[in-house]
Amino acid sequence: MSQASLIQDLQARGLIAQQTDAAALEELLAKESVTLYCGFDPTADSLHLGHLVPVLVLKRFQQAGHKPIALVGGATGMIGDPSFKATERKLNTPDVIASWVEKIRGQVSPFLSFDGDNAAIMANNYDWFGGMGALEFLRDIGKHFSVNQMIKKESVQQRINREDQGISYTEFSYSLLQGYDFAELYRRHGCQLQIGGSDQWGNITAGTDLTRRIHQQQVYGLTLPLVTKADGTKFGKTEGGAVWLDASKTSPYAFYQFWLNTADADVYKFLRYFTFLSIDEINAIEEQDKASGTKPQAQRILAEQATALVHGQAAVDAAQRISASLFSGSVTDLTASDLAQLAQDGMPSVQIERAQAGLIDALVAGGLAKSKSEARTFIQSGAVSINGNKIEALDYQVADSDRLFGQYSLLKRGKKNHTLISWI
RNA sequence: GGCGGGGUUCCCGAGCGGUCAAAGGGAUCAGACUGUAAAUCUGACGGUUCUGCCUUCGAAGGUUCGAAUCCUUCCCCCGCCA
Repeated sequence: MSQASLIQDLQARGLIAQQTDAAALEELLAKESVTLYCGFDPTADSLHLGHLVPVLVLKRFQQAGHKPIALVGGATGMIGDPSFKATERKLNTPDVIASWVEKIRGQVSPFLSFDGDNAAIMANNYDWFGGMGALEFLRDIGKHFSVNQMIKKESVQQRINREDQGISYTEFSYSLLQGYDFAELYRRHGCQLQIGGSDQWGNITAGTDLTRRIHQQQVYGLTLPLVTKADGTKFGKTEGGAVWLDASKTSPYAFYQFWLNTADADVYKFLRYFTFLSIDEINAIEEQDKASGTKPQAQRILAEQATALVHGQAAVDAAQRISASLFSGSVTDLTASDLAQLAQDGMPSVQIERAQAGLIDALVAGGLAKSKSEARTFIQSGAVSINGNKIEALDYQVADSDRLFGQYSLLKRGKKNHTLISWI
């Protein structure tokens, strides 16, 4: 509750990568309710896990009494941020971007409170860039930036130095837009702090510099660490690609499973990043796990907490019902209503006509194999089972004895991929 | 606009007239082991009606018995110089 502890808490969680003038910022945050912002560019129709850290940090600030602004980049999304990106990006059409802006706006708002003295604000930088002309931009904003300085930024060096890649003027200009956002949010809302991923450092300092030049006002930046995994692979990816916050793109069950599969080496860090459990609670979990000598509890706790934050407690319950059915106990113990509930809970499922009983086709139809030959490979390597019985015949036809209650078959590929088939 | 270098299967990258569905690495997937971990080992990794056939090496044509490899035109990317 006490505002003085916010920065300390963030530090203890490992959530601070860089800050401009740390001492002054800490003093400011302790003294008053500070308005801060974080930008989200519409680069897809949903946010993904990488965005979750800054979203939650906005929430942490709000809980500490500060006033968060979630800025959706209706304008910056049209340009594309080149920071640490290896290649120039394809531009999306204005229509598409506008629809993504709406989706992202809807995804961020549930995390924030829009009531009270420190009610959150949703902003869109298209509001101030949409009507701005090129001359205005060049004279009022561009004049404050030194190309010499911009070129030296680490975030664009990769693009400038690389043999086979360049950077367009469009993307090179990106940081001017983001820099102006900060100045404009200061002017409109008295915003004094911008947060973002550590890849945003260059853009954030562009904003603090510009605000100083335009408004003669000292404002602050704070970056969050990039989420990394101990094994060096990219965080937030699964077999199906990115883990999205949109339940229709990544089901709550898959979301829950993602967290449950966190490596031991990462799980306590992720508890600090992705939950609101206190540092003391997290340390206690870690100690218990170490002392127990058995399977750690941290993954389950992380999965419960993170899934509840994004999808709500009901989704956690459903995900746990599915998980319990699939990973502990036997499918054959389930009742007909249990099976119906699984489909209801959002377990991957598919309807197939009884006449189409070939196992290979069922694997493809159920999304467990991308092609028939992949399906064959899986069967041959012993990766496929129906209701828990391993099938090794390539030409296997699903029989009535494989249909629980005459209707359901649980198809499994590998250890963790299941599809419930209901025969029609 | 001039000169030079490139575009290869998810990514990087070899191939430079037949032995190429295309080396090697990464990523991914599966099997064993396990805790629905990690590490390790093994295997798969364009499609298919599968000892064959089909589609793929920026695009379209052409040369050839035969092309990712040669030629022509076009598109795109990069660097240097304007």
